[in-house]
Amino acid sequence: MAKNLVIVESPAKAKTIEKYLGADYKVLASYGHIRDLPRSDFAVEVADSTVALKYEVPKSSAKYVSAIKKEAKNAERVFLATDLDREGEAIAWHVAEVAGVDTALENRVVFAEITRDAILEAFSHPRRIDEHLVDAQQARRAVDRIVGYRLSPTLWRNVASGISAGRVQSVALRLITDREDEIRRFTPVEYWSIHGDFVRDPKHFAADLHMVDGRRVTNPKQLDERTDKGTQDQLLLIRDAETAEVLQERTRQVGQWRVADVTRREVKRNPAPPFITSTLQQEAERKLGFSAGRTMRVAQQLYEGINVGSDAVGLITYMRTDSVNLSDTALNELTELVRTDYGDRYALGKARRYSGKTKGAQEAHEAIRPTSAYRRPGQVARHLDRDQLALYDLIWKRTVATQMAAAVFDSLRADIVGADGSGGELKYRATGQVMKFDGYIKVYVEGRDEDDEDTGDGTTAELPDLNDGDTLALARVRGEQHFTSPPPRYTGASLVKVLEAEGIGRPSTYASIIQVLVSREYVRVESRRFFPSPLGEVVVAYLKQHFPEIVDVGFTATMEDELDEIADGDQQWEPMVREFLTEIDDWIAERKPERPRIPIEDQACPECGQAMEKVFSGKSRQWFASCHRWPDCKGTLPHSGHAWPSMGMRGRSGLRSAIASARSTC
DNA sequence: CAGTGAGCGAGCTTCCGCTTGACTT
Repeated sequence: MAKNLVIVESPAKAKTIEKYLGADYKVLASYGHIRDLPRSDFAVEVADSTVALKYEVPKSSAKYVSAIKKEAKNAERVFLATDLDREGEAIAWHVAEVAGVDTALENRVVFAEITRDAILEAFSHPRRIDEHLVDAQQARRAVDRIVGYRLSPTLWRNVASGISAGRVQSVALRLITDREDEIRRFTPVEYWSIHGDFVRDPKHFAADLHMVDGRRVTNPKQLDERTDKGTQDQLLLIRDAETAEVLQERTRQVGQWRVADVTRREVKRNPAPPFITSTLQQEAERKLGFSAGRTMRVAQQLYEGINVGSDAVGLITYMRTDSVNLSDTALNELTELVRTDYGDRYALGKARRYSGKTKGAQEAHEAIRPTSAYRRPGQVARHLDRDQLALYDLIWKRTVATQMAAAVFDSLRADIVGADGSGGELKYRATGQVMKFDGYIKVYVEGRDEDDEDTGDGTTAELPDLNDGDTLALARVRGEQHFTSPPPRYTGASLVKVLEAEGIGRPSTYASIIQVLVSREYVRVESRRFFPSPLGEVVVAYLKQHFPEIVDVGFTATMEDELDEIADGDQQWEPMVREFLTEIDDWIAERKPERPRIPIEDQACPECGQAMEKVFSGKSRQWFASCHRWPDCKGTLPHSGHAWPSMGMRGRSGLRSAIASARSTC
């Protein structure tokens, strides 16, 4: 009988840790949270100065809880080794409560990586449960319950029965409908670029018209970004074919072209950081066409273990993480692998470490990496199915690349200047970049989204050797017509990227957020792009009109600031939650949200001839036209079109003001 | 196919975040 009991969240982790700790320890998994607010009840009970959250053990957790209780009774000591983040601290506390473990004891153990050293080190320094951190989690849980369970019923009354609103899902939906609005409003703008074909025997090379009479040639997007008049006047936008033709003609009239301002530079490019959940989902969608859900399913299989030879072995580290950190063990192994597989030129003298913390990151785990770099994709291929191999290959390459030398490019930039004979000056610019050393690119290059800024670093055109003062001839010149394009609709990958940047949602929820929007029929997915449904657009318009604070993309960040204060012991969770609930209930009482109805200008009621208005039907989930005298007159007509007038914002007090008033009262 | 859709009504719906199976196809 083991003397000590250890609780972790994941069964795969339990197995590994048990191996490291030896025979005196039994390790059980909680399988995530073991208690939660019941679904069927609001369960946030507010008295004068206290807030009670009515937790219960859901059926699905009962068997894990009873196993933990049973073992805890017999154990000499119980260690709570759940994840080191806010949710993990709360799980530890719930386990202690349910299993009757004394929270005054130093029984809380945390580690950020599953390596033997890290775990043994952690067990030599147990601490007490951090009550402030637990309080912060309870506040988070309560705020989410309040938003979801107070706003959703107003939607049932006013839009359609059974639908939902939430701190995360409603902002995600808002991003999608805002983008759709942008696309509808968008009108393409024409512009031209001019390209010269210059001769440097025996080669031809291309250069772009860069400056005309001291004004830099630009495009509509760049022009928009320069809002001040001064710099705008220094820019030249070629708006139409006539202007383009004039510039081509001026180009042809130049007698002699002279090379000036040749700049040669060596450019180094570094590999992308190791995978975290969000970047893995993005890259798997870009390169493999996997949805976020599919990526996570396959990653889970790789994590839990595959029969490689004799025993099941986890091929990757934990897949729900927001940390780019790699353990020292992993770094050493990677360095060694790069040296033996690719040679000294590709190896780093000193490990490359990444620290990029994103908003709200809690960094409870390592980055997603192969558990051993020596399990090369080719060697494990026969044990994996197609999806598993594709994803493992991606993770392996990305990870190995992080410990390889930078790629080196020779970049050359040259201006080619000519006078057109009537006092004007034209300047063409040629840029070329040639890879001198591939470095990490030998193994892996990160994919790109179509909406990424074009940094131009993909240029590979090789230029002849140009030097200041060289004279050149022009072979020909041509104009190219362009039109600006609207921003692209979100994909799962690009949506998750924005959500993560705003601190909205967590690695364990990115895939399910998308699932919620689809299953509520707020959006539909076509060739991986999100299109909002009429229902989705009405829900957002309604929430923007009546609860703008909640669908503000900054709401979560504001909440997180408050939670940090609670975690630091600078604020109490109960007044915060109580004030927030009061504020939401006041909003509902004062603002009296109603079913959306919009006057129609040019339609008359078929029954009585009076004015009509657009009304959204919750049953058919589309707009129809109704007599404005309803219910006195029952005249209706079908109504096509989706346009929704823009809504004024009501101000942005939100949680911040709830918190502010909470502070002033205590 | 033509025509409804909102409201009444009984009672139901709903959040986010942490973990895997137990199902079916």
